[in-house]
Amino acid sequence: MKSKTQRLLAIRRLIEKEAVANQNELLSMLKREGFEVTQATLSRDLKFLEAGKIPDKEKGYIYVLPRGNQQSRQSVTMGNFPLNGFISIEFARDMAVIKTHPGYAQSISSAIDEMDAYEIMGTIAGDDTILLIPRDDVGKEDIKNALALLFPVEQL
Amino acid sequence: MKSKTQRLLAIRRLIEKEAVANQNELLSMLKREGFEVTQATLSRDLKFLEAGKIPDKEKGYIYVLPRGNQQSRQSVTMGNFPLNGFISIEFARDMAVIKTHPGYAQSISSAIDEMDAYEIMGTIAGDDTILLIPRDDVGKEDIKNALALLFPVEQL
DNA sequence: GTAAAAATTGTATATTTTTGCAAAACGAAT
DNA sequence: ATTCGTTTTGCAAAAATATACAATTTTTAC
Repeated sequence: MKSKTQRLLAIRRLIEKEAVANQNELLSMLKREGFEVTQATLSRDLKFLEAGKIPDKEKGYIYVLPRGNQQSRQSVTMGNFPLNGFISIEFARDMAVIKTHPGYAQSISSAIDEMDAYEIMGTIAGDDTILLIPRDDVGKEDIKNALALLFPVEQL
Repeated sequence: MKSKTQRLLAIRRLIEKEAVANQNELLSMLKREGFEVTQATLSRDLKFLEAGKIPDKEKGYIYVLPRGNQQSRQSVTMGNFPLNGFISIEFARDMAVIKTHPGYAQSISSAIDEMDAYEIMGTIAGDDTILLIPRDDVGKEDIKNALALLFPVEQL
């Protein structure tokens, strides 16, 4: 069985990409990916993710994620995108270490925190280094995808 | 019996101010104000208003209005608030006439349109004058409340 | 290790929301 | 006023969602 974290990530991905109209639909989608759960669990997961259900022209109603939690291309952060000062990112011990130009770590760290990405549990910043702590079971690619909202993809 | 428009406005107001957890709760609130409807009608009203239901720390779930449709204090328009160029607003024939400094009418009119306030059906702008057409049954105060998001209250 | 505490989930059920359908209300046009 | 078309609404049932409870698994503290 896959982990809860993975399931939550899958739910987020599905809600963002496809238009999910209800929990049964989500249930089928997840089953297709190998997640075996019941509707009750989805109800709880959606509450945990703070997903809301809103009217939609095409499908009647669909689930949506709250702003900061969302990976939309037209993100709120688009205004100050791309962030500069970023140098590199590397992974070790299931964590990410981001190097920045001197003095940039604090501000970039704030920006990352503010995206409020589910994958990222938190960050700690010094002067030119940020330690990023991912949630359990979150992979490098997940982190990079999340950060792609803030940095040009080529840099990642 | 009160009109549908009035009911929709009341629903909007209630959803914004109080935290409405479900349709039965809304039903009671409305009854207290003299609206006699069934829960089924509320379901339709909420869909019409594009109100969504999202998780909430305190009450479990609450209804919310979409951005542009909302009268929140921390509105999206806060950034360019207050709009300048505004001179006065007067009402006639159930419509509003807004006077602006020369050349400002178009931009202010756009800003009003973009709020996408339910009360306001639309606007037409010349060079220094805007004609604002409210929906039926919408009163002066309703319009002023809506516009309060864009202009300093003292000016209204 | 083991015991206690906390978290996760399924089952079954309660609650809540949506909707098909028919009736009533409303409007426009004659 | 009568008719025709549209909109609004209630009713009742279906559909969808949330949750109390108990069982199970996981974590924590010793």
